[in-house]
Amino acid sequence: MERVLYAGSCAADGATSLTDIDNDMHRESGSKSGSGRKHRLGSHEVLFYEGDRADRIYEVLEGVMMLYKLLPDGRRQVVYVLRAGDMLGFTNHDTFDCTAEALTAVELQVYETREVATSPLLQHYVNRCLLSQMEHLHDHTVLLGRKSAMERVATFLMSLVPDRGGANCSGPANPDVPDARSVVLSMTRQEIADYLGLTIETVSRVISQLKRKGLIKVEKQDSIQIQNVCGICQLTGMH
Amino acid sequence: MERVLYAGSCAADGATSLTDIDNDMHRESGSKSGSGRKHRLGSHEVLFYEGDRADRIYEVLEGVMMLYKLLPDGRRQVVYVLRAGDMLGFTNHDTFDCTAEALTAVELQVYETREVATSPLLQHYVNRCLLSQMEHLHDHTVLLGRKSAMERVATFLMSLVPDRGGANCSGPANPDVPDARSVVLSMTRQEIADYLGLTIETVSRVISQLKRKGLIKVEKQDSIQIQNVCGICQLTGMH
DNA sequence: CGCCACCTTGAGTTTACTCAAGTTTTGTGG
DNA sequence: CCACAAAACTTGAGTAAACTCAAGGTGGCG
Repeated sequence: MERVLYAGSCAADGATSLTDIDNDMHRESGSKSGSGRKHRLGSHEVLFYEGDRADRIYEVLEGVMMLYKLLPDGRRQVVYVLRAGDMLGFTNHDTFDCTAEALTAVELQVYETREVATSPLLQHYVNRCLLSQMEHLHDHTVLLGRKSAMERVATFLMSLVPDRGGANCSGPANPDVPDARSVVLSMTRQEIADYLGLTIETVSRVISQLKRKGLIKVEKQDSIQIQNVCGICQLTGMH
Repeated sequence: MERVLYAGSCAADGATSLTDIDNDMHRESGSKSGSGRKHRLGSHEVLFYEGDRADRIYEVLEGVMMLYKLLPDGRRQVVYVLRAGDMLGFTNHDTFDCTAEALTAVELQVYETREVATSPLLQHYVNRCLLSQMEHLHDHTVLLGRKSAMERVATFLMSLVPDRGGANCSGPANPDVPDARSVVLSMTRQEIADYLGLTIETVSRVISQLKRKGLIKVEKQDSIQIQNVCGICQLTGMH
């Protein structure tokens, strides 16, 4: 019943990355998959805006991006955080339903939509990504609809620790040994708040609470050492 | 920038329904698509549980279903509501990530996963459904993360009025004529609460407030007459 | 070294929650 | 068709979690 929340990328879910598939294609058929076009973004540069015409999709090769939506009065909700291996830009219509912005410097692979239509491998990978994103959205829906501020932040922290917290969680390698782990947030407190459906103050207070309890240490604003991964995991509401 | 929230089915998003595609296939190739197997569920019967092995997908032909997830302490979040034309049962792994339960009596078309793999038309339809669901999940994420109780209920009500509230909203046909419309909820207050991330009491209070303002009339528990569609639409937070 | 952006903390408020009745509706059997 | 029971819904009073507003602190970078 348990599952990894926000398990990073589609690639991390067991598929080889799309770039690997590209290599396969080169080898197998000699066909040039895509223009091989890469695109770079600086931190907080916008890739596309909600409503823009959608004619290409992207794979994150490096860095972190977010998708968000705005309400007319300025309230923002970050609906997805994308990492290496994740794809973005697919849409049901001819326009994007979210804005895509870089959280860090980002490198992207660009694919024209007609490329996707003609490449079964590409299509297959896109499909895996869609299913993976859907599952994460389901988990995030539970977080936003039913979890407390503490549970949300704990869940967010656990999502940054690969291979822990899910059904396949091994627990601490050795229960007697301290179970610490450093994670890089790649997001400001405001961005985390907009992702978790909280205010910046609430996120800050929860982090301070965890600090006081000795469960985490804030190394830099952007980097947190989790002193006791299992301890944080117990706070996610999933145990 | 605006978009219909929860716009019912994938079919409603402009695709022909899968059943139509089946008919095409019969005509064009004479191939029998699928076993033609149908499945019926009574109200509140469970189709599958989170964690069950996933080996088929379903199309809702008639009735309403929901997908939900439970936290270990019993908190429930309804993550999706499915209507005629919608598909369910796809997964990234070999198990379902949600429980699927009928909200009303339901008729389903059953497809084996290998059928989908071998039918391009079926695949194409499934893909459209995935994209449509993703978009609705994005909108629902905004609702859960950033909207007030009143905005959530108003958004929910608007989702039951086809062709209104979205970018393509025509407004009232004639602004001088009363702009009323009856909608059937197909959900109890508790189910609505679990869908909107609220408690049953809050949903009830908001509905009473709307009643007092004369914006709606509760005909039966399950059926609400919206006296002024535009008035409700103004309360969704999207205008 | 100082500025700017970002983060933290406190005090007071608000929204939605919990708990506890009561009421209405629906479905069933007489 | 009515009576009854069960389920669903509503309402009120009090509480708690997270929000708003307002300072003040920290750290990274020119």
